[in-house]
Amino acid sequence: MPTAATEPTADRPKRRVGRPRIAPEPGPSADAAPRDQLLAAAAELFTVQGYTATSTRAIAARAGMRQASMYYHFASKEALLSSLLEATVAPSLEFAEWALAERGAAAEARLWALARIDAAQLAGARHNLGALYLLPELRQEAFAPFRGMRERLRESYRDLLGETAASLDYAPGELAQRAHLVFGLVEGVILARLDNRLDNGPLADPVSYSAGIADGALRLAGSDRLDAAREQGRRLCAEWIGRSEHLPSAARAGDRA
Amino acid sequence: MPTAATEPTADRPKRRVGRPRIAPEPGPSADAAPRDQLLAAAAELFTVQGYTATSTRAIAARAGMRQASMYYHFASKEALLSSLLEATVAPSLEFAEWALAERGAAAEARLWALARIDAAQLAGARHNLGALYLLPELRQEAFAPFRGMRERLRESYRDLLGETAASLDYAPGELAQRAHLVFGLVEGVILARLDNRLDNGPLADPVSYSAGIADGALRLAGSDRLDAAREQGRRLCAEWIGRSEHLPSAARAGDRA
DNA sequence: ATTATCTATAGATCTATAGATAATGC
DNA sequence: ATTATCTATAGATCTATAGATAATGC
Repeated sequence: MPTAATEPTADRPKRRVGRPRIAPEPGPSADAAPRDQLLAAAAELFTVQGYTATSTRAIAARAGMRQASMYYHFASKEALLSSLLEATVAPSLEFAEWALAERGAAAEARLWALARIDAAQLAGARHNLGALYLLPELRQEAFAPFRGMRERLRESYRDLLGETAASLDYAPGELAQRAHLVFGLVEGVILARLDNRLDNGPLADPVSYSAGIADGALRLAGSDRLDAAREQGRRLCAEWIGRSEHLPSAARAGDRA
Repeated sequence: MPTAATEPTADRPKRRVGRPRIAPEPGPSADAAPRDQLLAAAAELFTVQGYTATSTRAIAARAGMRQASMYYHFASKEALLSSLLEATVAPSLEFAEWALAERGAAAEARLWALARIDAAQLAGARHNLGALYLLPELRQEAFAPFRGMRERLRESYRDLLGETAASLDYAPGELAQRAHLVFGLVEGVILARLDNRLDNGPLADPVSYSAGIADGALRLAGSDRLDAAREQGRRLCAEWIGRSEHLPSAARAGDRA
């Protein structure tokens, strides 16, 4: 059983193993895990200054440690970026896989809900990490897992679209094309954030904004059942958000406002 | 009148004023203006390697000159980027201003045509320069002219959308929101190019791809006159392309395939 | 004389590794 | 003993400026 001397209290924060820092990060994130402090620092700096323009020294400083100490937690600057990017797609991908399996609900409603969840994540996340999707560096092998996840997300859009009533009327090859349009519409959020504010912060009202995107997705699909799909889609979203509140997750970035 | 000795021929290329280059660029672009050689080199390298990751030395080398010589033509690396970016929006903006004034045609047709021209430019340009729109560096003052042009282009979309019959049914504030969706749909092309090919080259068939985008734009608008608008929109595009063939311009990047 | 290049360089970075050190854990 | 930091540094850049130079133009 821990002795009173090693028990952390409000006055005397938990003492950590290892050599102490010279200039610890002040403020509320002071007792977050070092790894998370580095990720938060990198998210901020990569989106504000750009990936290549951000030095490992600057990341470490903002996390309250020296440049070289960063390498105890991440093997390289690339590893840091990988980790951030995968965390942005993961929640949408989880939802997509759940939605694909929910055969009880109409495909239109599930497509609406996927667009709504995915767009809200892009619109409401603290930093516009989606802007990093366009980095040429992502072609490197180190980012293959991230690219794979994104690819699976696009396929989910296509599969849901292929189950809608409207898709029966598509010409050959049109399914893939329309799926691209829907995917592009959702990711257009990334560019909207750039235009909206110089500081690239979250959009004012991510939830209603993303509902507009989801409506647009069904219009692009050619569906004529928008009102019914929206209503059922909202229920699916609520169900998912209720579930994920039990397990702590980044899944609700845009829904936490 | 020029003497025979200074007259350029196929065998003996035109001799230039100034100290000769040590390692001139071989190939067909050898006698392009140095400024254009630098722009072409930068477009290639910025899109393939990234802006910050591309050194002025690499740009100059690809253009066939030494690093320092670049500064005779451009004041800075930023000036080079500015010049490239402005050249990508300029043609779409010219078309938008022409289309806004063509009151004889239906607003739906003009909106279709604008989306079609703009998307084809993004889809068909040799390099995916649109990916550079997300660079954090663009917040700097040097890029204010470019940001202004892009802003005017978005306003043109909104104004055309506001003239459509469907817009009469929009709720207050919905016009701006739908305009954002349409703009986002078109710019989604930039992300589609990333996914489509690792080398980030032009999409396979930019003209028909961009017609699909333009159809999507009218669906997002809520217009029920798609077939008529598409037909008239095509005529507007053809008229504009015919015009611009008289003056050499970058306006038809996606239409030259 | 003008133009368009060249060479050389100042001064300031940057990433990742090696090895030392100051805590806690047992 | 283990953990998480520190200091120091190798080795390789990078942008922009100063001033020299090799062409053509007149």
